[in-house]
Amino acid sequence: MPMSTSNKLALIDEYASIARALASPHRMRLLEQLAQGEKGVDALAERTDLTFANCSQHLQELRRVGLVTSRREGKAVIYRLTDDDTLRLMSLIQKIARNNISRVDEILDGIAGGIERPEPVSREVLAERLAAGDVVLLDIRPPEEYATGHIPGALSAPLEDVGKLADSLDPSTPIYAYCRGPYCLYADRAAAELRQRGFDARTVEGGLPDWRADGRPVAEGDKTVDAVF
Amino acid sequence: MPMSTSNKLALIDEYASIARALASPHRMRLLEQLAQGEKGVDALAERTDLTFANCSQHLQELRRVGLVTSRREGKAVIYRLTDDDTLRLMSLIQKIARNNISRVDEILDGIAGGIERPEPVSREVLAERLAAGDVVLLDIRPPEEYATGHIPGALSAPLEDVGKLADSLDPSTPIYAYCRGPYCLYADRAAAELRQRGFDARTVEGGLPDWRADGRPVAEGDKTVDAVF
DNA sequence: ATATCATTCAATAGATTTCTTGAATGATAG
DNA sequence: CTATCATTCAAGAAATCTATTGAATGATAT
Repeated sequence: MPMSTSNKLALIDEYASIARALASPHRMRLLEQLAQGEKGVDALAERTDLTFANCSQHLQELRRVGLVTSRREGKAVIYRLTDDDTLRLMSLIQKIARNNISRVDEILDGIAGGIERPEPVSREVLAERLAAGDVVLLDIRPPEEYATGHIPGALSAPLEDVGKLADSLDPSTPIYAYCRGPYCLYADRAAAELRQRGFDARTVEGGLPDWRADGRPVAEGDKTVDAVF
Repeated sequence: MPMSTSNKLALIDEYASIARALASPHRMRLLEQLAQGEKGVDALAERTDLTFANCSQHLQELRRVGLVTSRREGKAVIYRLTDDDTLRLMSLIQKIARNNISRVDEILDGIAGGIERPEPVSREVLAERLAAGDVVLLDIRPPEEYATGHIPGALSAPLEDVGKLADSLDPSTPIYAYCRGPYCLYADRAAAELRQRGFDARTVEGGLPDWRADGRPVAEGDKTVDAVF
């Protein structure tokens, strides 16, 4: 009973097909959008600047390899990430890119504005510090997304309000910032601005979808920063 | 200070480039070979049926995105996986393929010969059962690879010897089988054969490289099955 | 049934990737 | 220094992937 080489090669073809589905900036952007929550084809087409037909074809490519699934809701077709593994795949690729591709580091350095850029904080550490209460956590996404779901204890701090918010924060308390996930730069940008103002500000590894994927609690509601101070 | 869209798109391009590097069966096979240990270009070209020049170009593509690194040793250039993240990426893709692509299931069912195919055992569970001593662990790779490094307590059981070996095993003791890693089917094949003979045989999730990546101990030497029985 | 809306399908032109070929480079041995 | 070996580079043809267009489908409302 020889090990069938053709079987093995057929399997490897299938594995490669998953990577191929990710190997397009457009499809990466679609996944990034879906990481924030399920969406219809038209919303995705608009947010990624694709035509309907093109967007639909990219989504079908992603569905073909099982990274996303879809369901029909009336006339609309709603797509969503199949499971947390899709998210893990995106996060892992981002991590490898940050570690190994110098161009990525340059881009992130550019965002940091020349200030030292500390490593992101793990979600595990974040959870500990939150429990201990010795850290301020900022959710940098737009208020609508914050209202839909956020890390318990996080303050809503949309990027454009971070500067203003800084005046009311204690410079001796560390600040952690998060946003959507692997492909979102809001948190990097906010942390960079806060560090320039002298705060001890760092980003959190991953974003809200990763936090959720860990099985950690998510809060809802539109509590604003103002309600806290 | 607006969030620069072009920065973000540039980052996503880089992320996609990592996926693109994996999006070729030839490069997947190269990574699979490298998961077993570092190798020179000529050895890789031979094992993957590529011409030197073509193999070299594929390896450079992998190096460009940081999945592999190389060093010169005399006239030869030796390639190896950059770090465990590369391995994790391969394992994750394989897992997604097994869960989501029906064609992959068909291929694996074909290998299992119609017998029920249980889920792989996690490496964590394997470690517990090994410590408890109530399981037999088989290393299905060729003896040379076993000699280079294997899970402590594993018996060397090359695929062609598994049938013979079965006669000397106790049918009441569970059997776990492992081989190289995500893209290797030796263990699947061996477990299928043992199950057909009535054993409680399962594969281990991942292979030796994954075990090593977990930081677990690895033994060397050429202790054979015969030396144990 | 007909009209309308959202999505998908199908075909084709355009862009990118891949493989092959042969020459160029870098290191070693004589 | 020259010859040799392993690898890399460079250019073009072939194969594959992508975006666009317009028609087809499926669900809903009138």
